[in-house]
Amino acid sequence: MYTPLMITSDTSERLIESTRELLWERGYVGTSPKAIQQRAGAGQGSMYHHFSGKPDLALAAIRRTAEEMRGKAEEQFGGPGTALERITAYLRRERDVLKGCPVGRLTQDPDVMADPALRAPVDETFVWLRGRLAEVLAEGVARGELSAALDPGVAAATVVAVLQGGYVLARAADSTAPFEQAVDGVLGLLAAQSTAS
Amino acid sequence: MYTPLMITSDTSERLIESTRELLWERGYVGTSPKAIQQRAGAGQGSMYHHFSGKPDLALAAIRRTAEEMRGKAEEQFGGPGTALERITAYLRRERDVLKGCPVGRLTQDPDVMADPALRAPVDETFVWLRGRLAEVLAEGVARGELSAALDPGVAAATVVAVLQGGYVLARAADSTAPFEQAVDGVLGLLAAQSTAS
DNA sequence: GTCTATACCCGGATAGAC
DNA sequence: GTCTATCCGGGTATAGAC
Repeated sequence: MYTPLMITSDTSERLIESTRELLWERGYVGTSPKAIQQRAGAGQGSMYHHFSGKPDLALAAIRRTAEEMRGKAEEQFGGPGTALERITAYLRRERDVLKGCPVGRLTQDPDVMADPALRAPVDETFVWLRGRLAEVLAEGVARGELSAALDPGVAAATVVAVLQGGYVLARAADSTAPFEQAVDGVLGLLAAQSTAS
Repeated sequence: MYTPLMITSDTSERLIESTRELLWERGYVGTSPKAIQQRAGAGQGSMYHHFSGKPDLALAAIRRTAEEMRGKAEEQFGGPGTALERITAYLRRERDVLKGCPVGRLTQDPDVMADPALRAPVDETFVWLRGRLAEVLAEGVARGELSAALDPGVAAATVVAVLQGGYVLARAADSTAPFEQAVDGVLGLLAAQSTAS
C-alpha cells in the first residue's frame, strides 16, 4: 500500500484543500482566512497553528495544484500515439473549462505575482508545460510525422496559449464553445503540418 | 474641433480613469473605493455624488475600456493589406504585454462575472473581436489569399485565444518572450495556409 | 491542537453640513 | 458638488485559556 511521504494532519489537509478550491474560484485577493476556515470546518486557532498565515497556506495550496496539473498533463504527453495524437488528447481531455485554469488564473493576482515564493510555482509550471510540449513536438518532427519547418519551442508556446486563452473566451461567453473552437483551430493548423498526408 | 457627445465633469472623468487603471492593475475585488478616490484626487462625497457606488463606477470604466479596445483593433483590421498582413499587424502591434489585457483579466473576477451588467461588455467585446477577425479571414479566403480549407470562425477563435493566452504566459514568466513565441507560432501556422506560395 | 476573546484597520456606504 | 463624520461588518492576525 502506498504511503505518502509527507504526513499532514487531517485538519491541515482540509485547510489546504479548501484553499485550493477558493483560490480557483475567487483568487488570492478574494479569498479570506475566514472563508478558508469555514469551508474546512476548522477554527481560527487551528489554522494559525498549522500555518503562519494566508501566504503560507496559499503556498502549500499552489504547490499542490501545480504538481497535480503537471501530473495530469504527463498522462497524455507520455501516452501512446503520434505527437499530434498526444497533443490532441491533451487539449481535448475532460476539463472544467468554465472554471478556468487553477494555475493560469493566479497570473492575474497582483499579490501572488508580487511575492516571489508564491510566483515561483506558477512560473515553473508554465516553463515545464511549454518545455514538455516542445519535446513532444520535436519527437514528431524527428519521427517524420511533422514538417521539419515546425519550430517545436514556438509551436509549444502557441498550443499552451490557445489553452489558456480558450479558458478566457469560455468564461467571457459563459460557454465552452469558443474554447472548443480555439482548440479545433490550432489542431487543424497543426494537422496541416503533418507529413502523413 | 471635436466635441465629445457625453459631457462629464472633470472629477467624474478622473474617477473613471482611476477606476480603469485600478481594474487593470488589481481587478475588481482588489480595487477599493478609497483607492479610486485617492488616485483621482477626489473625496468620498464626490465619488458618491457622481456614481451610486463601486459597481456603477466599474460599469462606466469597463464600458470605456471595452470601447477603446474595439477601436484600437479596428485600426488594424480595417487597414490596408492582405488578411494575413492585417492579422499580423494586429497581433504584433505595440502592447503592454506584461500588464495583460484589461478586458480579458475581468473574466477572472468572480464579482464581475456574477453581475450581468458588468459582464455584458466583457462578453460583447470578445464576441465582436472573434466576429471581426472571422470577417477578415473570410475575406482572405474569398480573395484566394488563404486556403479554402480554413474555417474563418474557428481560426478566429484560435487567434484571439493565442493573444489572451500569450498574456497569461508572459505574466507567469515576467517576460514578453513567450507571448512573442505564441504569436509567431500561430502566424507561422496561418502562413502555411497561404496560397501565395 | 483547538477554542474564544480581542484588536485594529479597511471596505463600502450613508448623513448631513457647507 | 464637495467635505467631514459616522456606521457596520469583514479581513487578518495575536493572546491566552483549555
